Amino acid sequence: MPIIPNIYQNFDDKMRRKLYNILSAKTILYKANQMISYSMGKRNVIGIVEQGQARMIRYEYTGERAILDEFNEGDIFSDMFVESGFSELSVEAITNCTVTFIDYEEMISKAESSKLALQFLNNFIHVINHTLVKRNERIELLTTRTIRNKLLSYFELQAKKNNSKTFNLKYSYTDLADYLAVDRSALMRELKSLKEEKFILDVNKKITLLY
Amino acid sequence: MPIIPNIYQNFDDKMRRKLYNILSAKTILYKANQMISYSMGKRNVIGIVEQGQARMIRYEYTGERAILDEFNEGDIFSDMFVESGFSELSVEAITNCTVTFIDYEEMISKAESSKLALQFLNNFIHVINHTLVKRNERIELLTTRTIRNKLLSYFELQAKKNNSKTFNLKYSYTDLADYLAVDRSALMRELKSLKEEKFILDVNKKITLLY
DNA sequence: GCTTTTTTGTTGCAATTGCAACAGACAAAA
DNA sequence: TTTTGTCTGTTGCAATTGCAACAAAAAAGC
Repeated sequence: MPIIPNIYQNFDDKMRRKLYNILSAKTILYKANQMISYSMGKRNVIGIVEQGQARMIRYEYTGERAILDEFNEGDIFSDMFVESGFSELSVEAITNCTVTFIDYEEMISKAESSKLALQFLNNFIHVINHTLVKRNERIELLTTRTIRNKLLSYFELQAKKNNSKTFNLKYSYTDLADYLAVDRSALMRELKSLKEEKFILDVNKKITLLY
Repeated sequence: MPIIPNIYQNFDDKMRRKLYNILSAKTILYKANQMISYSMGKRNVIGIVEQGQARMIRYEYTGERAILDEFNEGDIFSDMFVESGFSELSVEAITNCTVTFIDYEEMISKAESSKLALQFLNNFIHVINHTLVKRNERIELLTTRTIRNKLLSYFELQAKKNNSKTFNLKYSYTDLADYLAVDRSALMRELKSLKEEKFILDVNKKITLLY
């Protein structure tokens, strides 16, 4: 099981402050449900979630919603990662959030002259790599063709991450449906079958795989 | 429109050879349809497609297939992506391929002592960033809920990339169905409706958006 | 505490999608 | 050139999924 990389690996508070000074980083607080956006003119910016949780969401004109990604403490996001898509995306705070913004080119160029910045760049690469791995998992999920398979795949992934056949669902079923890009009622129906056919146990959001 | 970053930006042949020497890179030739795999023991490895095309594919025990990603010249992939999910993935050469393998940790650690390695690392970051953008597009595609929307989204993306309402499909419809993770006959049916309802023109694989 | 909002759980019905099967077109290989 | 294999295009039918609507439960806000 791969270790989840930390953007602040080997950084204490003092080093972090120094680094943020070198990179002219800005830290901003967002309230729950607030939209997170930040711009340094035309420059590419990276957001680091220091505290709290956020999500990348697409709203359809129909009111339909898709949860594209979730960001927890230590996760990074960037408008660079989404710039050329075909729909309007937004990043929203789920809980109160602290987000630090760093200029991308600044981070790279400073790495040549500052040991601290280079160390941070190394951490950044590990984190972005891990981000890519997560995206891949997401694509694997979404390319399964039935709700049943999406559910089972999602559950298996959670079980794997939790190193146990039992785990707690972090999503509401409403959100899970948007995450798996399926209709909620259809998801509930499939969940019911999975329980009836003894594939899983579901004791209010605590899932156990029975196979 | 973003410039597609090149992993060899500012590298001439001589520099490239020197770099590969520093990083102990290995270049391997694969025949069309061959499976691409390589291992440096337990270390994480990055593959760079030098020539040709390859794909990441999942085969279901049912014989069902999903195309997860396509790699062209200059694209990178990693065993980290392949091994993390819940299903067996493989990378396959579509055409004859030359692939260079680099040790991930080696690439990062050498950047501290070698200017050349640092320059390469910078290029790598730009490329992986771009990879992330592509993955995001893919996720956006897959989170649309009908075949019609998947098709239109895919077409719009191609049109955007081609800077024109008209473009040539690079996939066969069989492959496109596996790429969009839907049934081929259902895709053909939907395509037919789109033509009949004058949303698109399709003159053998040359698509024109009519809206 | 009480009120309001969100989530869960369910269902009938309609629409979409997948499956299976086949014929013809096209491309690759022998 | 003939053969072989893959891709396109199509259809009937069955299965799955989405939609709409509602009640009950739970959570959040006051």
